[in-house]
Amino acid sequence: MALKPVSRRLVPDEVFDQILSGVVDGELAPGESLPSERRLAEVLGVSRPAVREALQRMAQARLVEVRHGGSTTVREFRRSAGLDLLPRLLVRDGELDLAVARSILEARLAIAPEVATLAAQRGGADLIERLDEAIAALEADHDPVARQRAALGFWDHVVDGADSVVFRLMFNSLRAAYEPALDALAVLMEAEVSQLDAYHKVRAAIAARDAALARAATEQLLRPATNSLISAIHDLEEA
Amino acid sequence: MALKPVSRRLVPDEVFDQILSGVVDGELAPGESLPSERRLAEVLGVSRPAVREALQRMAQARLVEVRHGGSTTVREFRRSAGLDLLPRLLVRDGELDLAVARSILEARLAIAPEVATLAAQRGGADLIERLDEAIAALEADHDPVARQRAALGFWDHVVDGADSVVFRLMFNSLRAAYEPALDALAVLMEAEVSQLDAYHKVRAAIAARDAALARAATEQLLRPATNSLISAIHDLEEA
DNA sequence: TCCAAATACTGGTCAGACCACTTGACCACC
DNA sequence: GGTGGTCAAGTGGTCTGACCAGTATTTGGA
Repeated sequence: MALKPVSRRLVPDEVFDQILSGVVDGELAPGESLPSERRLAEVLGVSRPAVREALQRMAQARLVEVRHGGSTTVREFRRSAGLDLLPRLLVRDGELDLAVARSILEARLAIAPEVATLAAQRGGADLIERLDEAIAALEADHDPVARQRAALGFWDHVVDGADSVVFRLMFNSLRAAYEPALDALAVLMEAEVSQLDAYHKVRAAIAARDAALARAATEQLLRPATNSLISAIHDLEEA
Repeated sequence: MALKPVSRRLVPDEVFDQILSGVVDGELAPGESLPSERRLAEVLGVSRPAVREALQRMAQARLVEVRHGGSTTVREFRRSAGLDLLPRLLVRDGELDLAVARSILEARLAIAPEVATLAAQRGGADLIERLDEAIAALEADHDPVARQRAALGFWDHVVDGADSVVFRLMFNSLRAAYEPALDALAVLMEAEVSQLDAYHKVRAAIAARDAALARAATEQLLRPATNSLISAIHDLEEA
């Protein structure tokens, strides 16, 4: 049997999630005022500090605006929220949001080649070593989920090699969106992580410090799965 | 005289910033344990709820890990933090971090053409209208800062046209990093926002639904300022 | 009619208490 | 020499209730 840690939901987390859902799912319209902290605490049956903690986290995510003395209002999250909201948008009521998934695939295909380009220009010998290790792990693992993790490790090192704070943080955010759904997605992405020769080509291009080739090889690696998944999503959206 | 709102720093914000600085500036090493909430409250001279609120926000940003019953430990923020940390990394002790600025310029140059491509494929007639309005604002404004805002508005609409959640959220995060420093950066970016014909070309390519042309025009618009600023940064880093 | 003071909200902060959990030490048992 | 039980100390989790500090609204004069 597969044991996993029991999850004890904390009170402020629960409150946060409820308000977040209200905002993201549109039950709370932008500009609308939330009930006061005291009222929320009463309605939810929790203490005011718990409500307050949740609201402050909502404010940090730029989903609501808290004004001392005034009421807390809902912001237009599409215009204000940061990339860290992505995990919550990708899975909605336990289901994948297809439009969001498509968007992630597009962004991945657009950005990864740029990152590989930078890595080819800037990476050192240690980067190549780590890429080799990652590819070895990819070859060794046969479980689809484990291979996904190995592939993530490969890109992790490529991102390191690119020496770009922005791409690093983007990768972290995208990874945070991808990993919770990894189990479900592993089978869909299996075709990609099986293309070991394609990974080798990316590695070789980076090792040769050939930026253009690194870009091309990366696109070649990602394009097939991206295209087939996006067209599959398109078909699903039709139906 | 130019009056500006007095900033009333809230207690939990202040605590949050102090701990954040400790983590980001490396005073607190990854894996290190923070003092207990009670101890922090005592040392900082604030109440425990205030400390707690700050720590929970740190945890939400994936900068620390809070374990019930155990101690709160510092995470390796470069590997875990999301794109929303960017504003804090860009300005450090009131100074621009040049490596971060370079990274932003690179990412912008890499991503904007992709976004313009998507906008050309998906944008509707209303998008063109809004782009025209934005360009008109760009032509009307002569104050450098106002022109920067107008340019941001232009790209805002392009991102809308791309109809991509991921790029939308990325734009929001990047904008959140850029806007606080906008006053300081306006003069550096002035050359770019003066290229009105280049903006017109991007708009025309999107209106013509010519994806390849939109990509090229966008790159042509962004490349000059990007290159000159990056080389300027390079020179500064040498010195 | 208009403006300013009073008032009734809102969020901001604090103190102190108690619960729940983890850790580590100690100890009895096999 | 392990195994598991017990306990105490320290940690985060949560609540209550109070008061401070702003904002919005009402109200009562001028």
